[in-house]
Amino acid sequence: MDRVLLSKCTCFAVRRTARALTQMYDAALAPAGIRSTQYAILAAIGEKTDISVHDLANAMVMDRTTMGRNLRLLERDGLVVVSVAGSDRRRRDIALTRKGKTLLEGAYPLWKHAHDSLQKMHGREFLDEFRGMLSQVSPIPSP
Amino acid sequence: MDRVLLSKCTCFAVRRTARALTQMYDAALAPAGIRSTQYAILAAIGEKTDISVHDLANAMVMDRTTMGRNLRLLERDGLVVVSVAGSDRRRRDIALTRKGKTLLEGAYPLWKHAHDSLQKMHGREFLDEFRGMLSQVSPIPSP
DNA sequence: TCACAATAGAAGTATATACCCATATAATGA
DNA sequence: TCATTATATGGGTATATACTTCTATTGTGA
Repeated sequence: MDRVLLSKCTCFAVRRTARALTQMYDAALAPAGIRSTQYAILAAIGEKTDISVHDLANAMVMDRTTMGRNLRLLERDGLVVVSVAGSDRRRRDIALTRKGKTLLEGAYPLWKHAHDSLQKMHGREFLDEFRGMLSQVSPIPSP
Repeated sequence: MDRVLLSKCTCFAVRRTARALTQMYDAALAPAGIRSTQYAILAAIGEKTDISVHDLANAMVMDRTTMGRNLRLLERDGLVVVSVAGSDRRRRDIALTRKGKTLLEGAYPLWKHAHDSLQKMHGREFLDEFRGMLSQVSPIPSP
């Protein structure tokens, strides 16, 4: 059983690092009242408004049902609006509310602070290469 | 607001990749009836038996309460035993049961298959360097 | 046109995660 | 010794995640 070595498991290493970075970014974003995932979803919607749940989930490599549940929390807090798409009534158009835009802009400096802290620890080049490798392992499917 | 660029967020990239790899490894481990996190915990206990919840959580860079809850599921399924430590009655000694050992050994080939698939996609050197970078970002605290 | 397949999303269920607070036990210092 | 402090763990609560199953809607081919 000595072959079962956790140190060789890429899945474990990525999950472990996700926990560590999530705690760091969640703490940084706490004053804005949102967490890492919510910041990411708001930012994604901000980059491409009136996107569907399906496409948003694909863009973030997230299950559709997970995205639906995450969006419900943001909708509850008045940060996004979910409306039936005119062209296809199965789809929902997701968009930021004014409150959502304001919160995202206010959260940016908090995110930036965490970003800069991480960069101070590891260097910009390291992190650029790191994100490049992460993108290779979990490529974002092109629409 | 154009400064809010998700593509520059290391936290998001790591979380996204964690989702992708978790789905891949969970699917591979499904025949054994366990998931990625459970495999990792069983493997960690296998490497160092009679470890406390606290130390096990530290070794995996996981919150103590999270580890406690994850252990409860493994205990429910009869894969680990949790006993009060003799030396310090606050602590719990965690150990694999025979059933847990057998399951871990049976799950190894499933894990190996996912490991090999990933290696076939990205190459051993790439993944070795990748895990090295992940370890730099989330170092395991030395006991 | 209309039966059937495909797609978008929601609900039920389960695990994973971590915060805060409470409790039990141990360590420590006056 | 004993009050105080520190540590280990558990419970309450909340978000994050994804599978399966279900419903509503759209697309498609005979």
